[in-house]
Amino acid sequence: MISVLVDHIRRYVSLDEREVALLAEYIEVVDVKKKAFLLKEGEVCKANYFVIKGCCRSYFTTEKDTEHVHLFAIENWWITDYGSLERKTPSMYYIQTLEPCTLGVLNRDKQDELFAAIPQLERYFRCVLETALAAAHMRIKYIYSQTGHERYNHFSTLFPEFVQRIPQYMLASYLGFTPEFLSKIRAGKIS
Amino acid sequence: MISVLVDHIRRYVSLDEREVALLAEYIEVVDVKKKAFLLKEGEVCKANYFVIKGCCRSYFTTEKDTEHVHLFAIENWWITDYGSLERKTPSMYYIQTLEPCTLGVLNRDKQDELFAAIPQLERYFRCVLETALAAAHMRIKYIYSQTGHERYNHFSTLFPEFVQRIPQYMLASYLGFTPEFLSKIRAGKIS
DNA sequence: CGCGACGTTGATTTGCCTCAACGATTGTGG
DNA sequence: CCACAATCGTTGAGGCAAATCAACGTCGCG
Repeated sequence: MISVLVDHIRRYVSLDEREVALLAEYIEVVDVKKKAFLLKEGEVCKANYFVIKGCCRSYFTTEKDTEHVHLFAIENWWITDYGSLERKTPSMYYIQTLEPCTLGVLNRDKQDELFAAIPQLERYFRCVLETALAAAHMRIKYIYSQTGHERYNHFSTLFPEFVQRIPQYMLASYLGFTPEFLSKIRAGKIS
Repeated sequence: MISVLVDHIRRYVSLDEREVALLAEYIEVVDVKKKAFLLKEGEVCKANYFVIKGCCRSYFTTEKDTEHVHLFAIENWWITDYGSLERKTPSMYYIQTLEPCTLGVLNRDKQDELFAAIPQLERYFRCVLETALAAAHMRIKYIYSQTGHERYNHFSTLFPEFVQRIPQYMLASYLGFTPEFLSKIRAGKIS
């Protein structure tokens, strides 16, 4: 299963056989059941998680106990709280599996050693982060320039299979409105 | 002036004298007048810009010709469009100076060579990107969980000097509401 | 000086939320 | 394997935060 991750890394940098073996040694592959928590609010994030199979979400809550979905991660995405991971500060986020998952786990306390052994990984994660940052900026762009209705149309044409895969109330939260409103959009009751 | 950048890099990785000299060779330091464009919509972004002195913004426009401020960069921040820079695709953003600026310019076509010469820079930019990503995620968190009024209070207590430094209509745009609304908040006419 | 950019204020409109009530579906313990 | 609860989605009525539109004051600059 680690080969899925190796393939992903090789999209950005080259790895020889010795390095692949090292990776397999440092990255733990685990199966996790549905609705398990990889991180909870207040904890220090301990690892970066690569989704080999399944789907996760990151979310936070407000005083009023409303959940706000921050981002989703499906196959071939990394998910973590970089702020908490790097500064070892308590996180404001939850990270939770939405399906039974197979994950590649890179523990923070093994990370420096692994990067020293395979220096190309610095570049790989730089590329991963560039992509994630561009995605976050796109997200902000759409929040600022489109109505809820437009964001739903845009998202569901871009990722039709994803809309099937996750509960609607999480999609609504991710897009920045209420489940009731999403329901009305789908029923064609909005403009 | 390049010493400002060297100091910033040394917060994350170490550089010997030879490497500092190399940096000075690869990073061009330029003075740019107020309201100059470093990038325009439709262009491919050619460089990553480090703000040594001054202030820049990145923004985009919608069909209706309304500007939306995406982010600001002041001293010790890098600003670019990573999506456009790395994939060499046309950008959706403008990047513009708001004050007379001194900038460190890392041209994309020199970047690979520089990274090969000073491999620690891969790690440095990984750290810079982690910080930028955490900031973008915080931004999304506040957009989703706070009202406009709350975002203004939060921002102006966190960065009081910054509120003085930039036009109000840009701050309003950055915070996700209209200049009229900001004016009413400041006049105490909102709740 | 005069024009354009910027900020202010008030009246009106609207996108979306809140609340509440009710089907449908899922899942779990007896 | 069924019964019942909990979770999830739908629908409608009413309300509010913030947008839009329009008009006017002010400042800086060519």
